Amino acid sequence: MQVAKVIVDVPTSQTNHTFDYLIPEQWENIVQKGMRVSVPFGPRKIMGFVLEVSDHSEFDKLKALDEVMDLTPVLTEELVQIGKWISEETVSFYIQTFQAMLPQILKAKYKKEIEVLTDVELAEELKQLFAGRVVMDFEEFVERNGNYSLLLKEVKNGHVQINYIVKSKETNKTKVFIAPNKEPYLLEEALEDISNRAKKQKRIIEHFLHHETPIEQKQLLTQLSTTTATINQLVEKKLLKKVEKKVYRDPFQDTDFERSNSLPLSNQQQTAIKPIWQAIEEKQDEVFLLHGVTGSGKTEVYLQAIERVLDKGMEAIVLVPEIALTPQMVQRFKSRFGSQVAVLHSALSAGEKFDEWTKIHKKEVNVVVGARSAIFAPFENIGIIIIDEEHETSYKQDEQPRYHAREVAKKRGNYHHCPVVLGSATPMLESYARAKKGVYHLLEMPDRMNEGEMPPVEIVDMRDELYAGNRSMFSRNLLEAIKTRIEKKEQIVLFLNRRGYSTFVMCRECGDVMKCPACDIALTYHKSSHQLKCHYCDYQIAMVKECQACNSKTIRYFGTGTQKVEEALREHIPEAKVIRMDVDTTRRKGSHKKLLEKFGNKEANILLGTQMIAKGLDFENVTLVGVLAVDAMLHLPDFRSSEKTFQLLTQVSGRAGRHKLPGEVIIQTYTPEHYSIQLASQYHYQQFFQQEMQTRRGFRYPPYYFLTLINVSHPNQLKAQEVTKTICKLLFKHLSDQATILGPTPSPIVRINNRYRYQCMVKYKDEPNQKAIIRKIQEHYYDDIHRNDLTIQVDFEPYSLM
DNA sequence: AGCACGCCGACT
DNA sequence: GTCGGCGTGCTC
Repeated sequence: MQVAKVIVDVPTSQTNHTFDYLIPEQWENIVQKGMRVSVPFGPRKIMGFVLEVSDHSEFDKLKALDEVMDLTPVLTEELVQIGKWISEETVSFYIQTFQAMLPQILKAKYKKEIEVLTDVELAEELKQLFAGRVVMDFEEFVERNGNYSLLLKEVKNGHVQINYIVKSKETNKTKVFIAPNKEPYLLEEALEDISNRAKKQKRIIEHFLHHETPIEQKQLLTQLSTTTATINQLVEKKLLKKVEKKVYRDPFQDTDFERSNSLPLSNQQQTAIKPIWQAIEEKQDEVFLLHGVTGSGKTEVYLQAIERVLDKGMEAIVLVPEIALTPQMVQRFKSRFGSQVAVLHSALSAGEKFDEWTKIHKKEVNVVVGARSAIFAPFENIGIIIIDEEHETSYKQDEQPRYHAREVAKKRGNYHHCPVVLGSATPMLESYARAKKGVYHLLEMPDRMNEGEMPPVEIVDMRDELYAGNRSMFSRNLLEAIKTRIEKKEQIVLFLNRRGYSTFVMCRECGDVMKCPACDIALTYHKSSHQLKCHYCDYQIAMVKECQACNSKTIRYFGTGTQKVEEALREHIPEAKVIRMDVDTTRRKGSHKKLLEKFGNKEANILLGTQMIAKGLDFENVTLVGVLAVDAMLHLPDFRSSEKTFQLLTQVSGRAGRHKLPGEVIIQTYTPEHYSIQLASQYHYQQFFQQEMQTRRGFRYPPYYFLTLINVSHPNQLKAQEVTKTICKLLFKHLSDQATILGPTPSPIVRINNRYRYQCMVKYKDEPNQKAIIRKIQEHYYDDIHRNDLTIQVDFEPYSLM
């Protein structure tokens, strides 16, 4: 007897353990760990993952599993192990983690249908509904207001049966290929026989006399400008045949990649890469922190480290922040490693993602470049894992399981005995501190390639501008600099962290600010659509003409968003062509790429955008970078705001003067004396690190202490607050007295989507019981969570306190 | 999650 | 006495 231990597709604490199923004889020795199966669960059927195959069970009333959904396991043994570990570390359910490790398309789809067994005695009402059919979708039954209790009765009577169907959404795209069906000499003979009037048919046969390889039907049609009708005739004559081939959707099929070879390494690159090579050779699971300024050539180090890995017949995973997975970046890997690379990122369709994943699964590639979830690439012989822009927040998933790709990378490196390389110009404080302590191997690349200097940064005090009577959003210096670049036909990148037109609108008469009815936040005015939008929920209304509170018509716009900047630019510099890039202009698939291409082709002078333009862009003609206002970011209620500001300013500055032309950076601010602005302007990472570490120590923040953030939300404010209070009390009671427990505190935004939000924060050094306590707390609130709309989110090492 | 089971009030 | 409402607990 063989028994499968299965994690079922029900994400609750009550079902967060394996269930045993008998493996039917025909599947013995076929069912393996890591496969998806369909199993009966109560009265229905659901999907599950096999975690183990055993020869016995403690349970005596075993049901047999219903179906095997995979031919080969979708999760390797290593991934099953890591999945368990992640679930425990993040206090998530096993099923959530396993789902997160796979492409969405492998998630099961459920269907319910009603089957008529005997229509002789069936109740008249149901007979009418079925109208002679044998099966009906349950959904249709509900839609047409079917009588449910009658249905149940008929099920009991055995007249009708409910079938539960588990399906996988995966599809394979096929293309039709045309191939010769006879030997060439036979084709030649046949050519003679074809009527002289059938010119097209003759030309097609001639084609195959020269090319024996199958050709895609679509291609053949355009090449010989003919139609399927003609081809079909030849197929009927058995001269040609149609072949269906499974193909992968290739998201890069329209792109040509020029092959590139390794570039000679500079001295500092060589110094950096040697220990990495050594770790590869000696199979050491060492973690490297590659601290290299922008433009120091980190990517080339990655590429050559990967080359070494591939030479040894091993595989490589490269993680890149979502936002930096630009065509430029992908291009570099594709052109070096060609078709050995799979690319995984969110811009791909679900089908494309599945195809890329399949290439990895079938070992048809040996390099993966991708965003966070690419860390789960099902490779089995990994030689190196690289995480570029290590400090990026997108490496942490912001929903369950809240895993950090860096931690998973270390775990996988450990399993495969391979190095993990973390690269950044501005490493996260935690990482740099670890490197200084010797936990990570620190590699420094302080110089730009080709003796390039970092562009000089000018800080403009916007208060002085105000004194001087300049009320516009551009300082005189910035405006002047922009105009000069445009005259010189050089390009400009302008950065502002806010989208929309104005950040809030207020009545001048009574001071009433337009707020979202569902959230505790001011509405943003979007001029293009003439709407007020909430950036936290999907609320939007047409712009109001008069104040809702006092009916006055004196409504004014405050705060500046990208739309307003765009408008101001048009006013001040009418000749400038501006491309605006923010969530609003890049929502459509491919528009991101299109806008960047346009800018690269110099179809615009100015690229204006939010966060998304801060990273990875490399345009040789950009010589000026302007940061319109950093203050909003600096004053966020977040202990990382200084660090984030420093990182952002450094990243943005790196966009200027990357090539022959010298660059310049202008930062506008109301707090020019702030150390993260001052030190970023001088590119003093070390000094920033020292200073920030002092602050963190003073406030007992990471890296000196670990953080746990518990977010509670409920439609009722009192309930949310009370639950949080109880949680704080429980933590206080069960954690050691070394831990600091803060709360209950209202979240920075108390209400989003009509839910009140409270939080509790734990600062600690070492609390081995913490996770068990939190599990207990979650189980304690099981009913409230399930039937009372309560949510409790736990975030270990949070990136955001919002 | 999704469903059965069982206890209770309101009705034929 | 029976129907259907919802609260409770289980699913190998």
